[in-house]
Amino acid sequence: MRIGELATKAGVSVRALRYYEEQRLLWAERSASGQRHYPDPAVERVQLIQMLYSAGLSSSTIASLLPCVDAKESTPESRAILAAERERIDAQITTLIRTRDRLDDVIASTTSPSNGCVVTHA
Amino acid sequence: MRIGELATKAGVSVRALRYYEEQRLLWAERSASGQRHYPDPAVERVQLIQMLYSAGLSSSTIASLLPCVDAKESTPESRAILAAERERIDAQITTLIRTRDRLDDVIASTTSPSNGCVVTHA
DNA sequence: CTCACCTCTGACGTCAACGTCAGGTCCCAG
DNA sequence: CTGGGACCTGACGTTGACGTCAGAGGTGAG
Repeated sequence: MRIGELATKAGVSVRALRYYEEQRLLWAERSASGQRHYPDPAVERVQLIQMLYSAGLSSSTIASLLPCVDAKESTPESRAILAAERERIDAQITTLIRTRDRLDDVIASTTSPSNGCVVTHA
Repeated sequence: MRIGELATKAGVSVRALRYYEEQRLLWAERSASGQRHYPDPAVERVQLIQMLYSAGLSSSTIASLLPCVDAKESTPESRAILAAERERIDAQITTLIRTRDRLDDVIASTTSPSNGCVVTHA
């Protein structure tokens, strides 16, 4: 498929796909005229990339982890990065849960202006 | 306390505190010479601000929520924002858990180069 | 063949939360 | 009273993941 179709299917922009290629996260066959052509599995790959980006990983970190996904092979360095990122995400989950609970406290303790209070839920 | 002490106690930079003030998230008394002086509870306030920033809230969103924390009073708009951000964080936790699990899969399926495989855990 | 739409390669723009530097003022221990 | 640190206000720099625009060429249904 061409870049526009991949962008639609994966839910990202065409620009983003070119950026991923620039960051060596994604490659494409080129037609004689230079147009990119992707295989079907590229959709899942892009979604994985997006997933990792949204978890706060940088391009270079993702680039160093994708070989583990592609070849199911790891070096000591890539294993260290994998473990470290996993822990980072775990810690992030923990603080997010705390933040959510804090917001819940605020929601619970908050009342409308000039409201009598103690309205347990609505 | 002065700005340097607050920065140390709250674990942020002096520049960040001035930025928070610029964003109307924080205020300070001023001495005759113009130096900022903060009360003790400012430490917790800054930590709350940091917590919200790290959960992905923007300055303006935080600014619109802090009155709920300060006055325990909410308008329909602020209640809507509170609820929306809570849901956003909740969704973010969900996808982070999925990402973490995905990384765990990669870690589990990954082997050292030229390793025999099937080592269930170590 | 044609025309609307897609794609190409640069290359500059954006945005938020600060970092950093300059030039000047303030505070206080010695 | 003095020196070195802390503080002040601008104001420009940074970073990453794209957005956007320009100018040129490719693609395919009718």
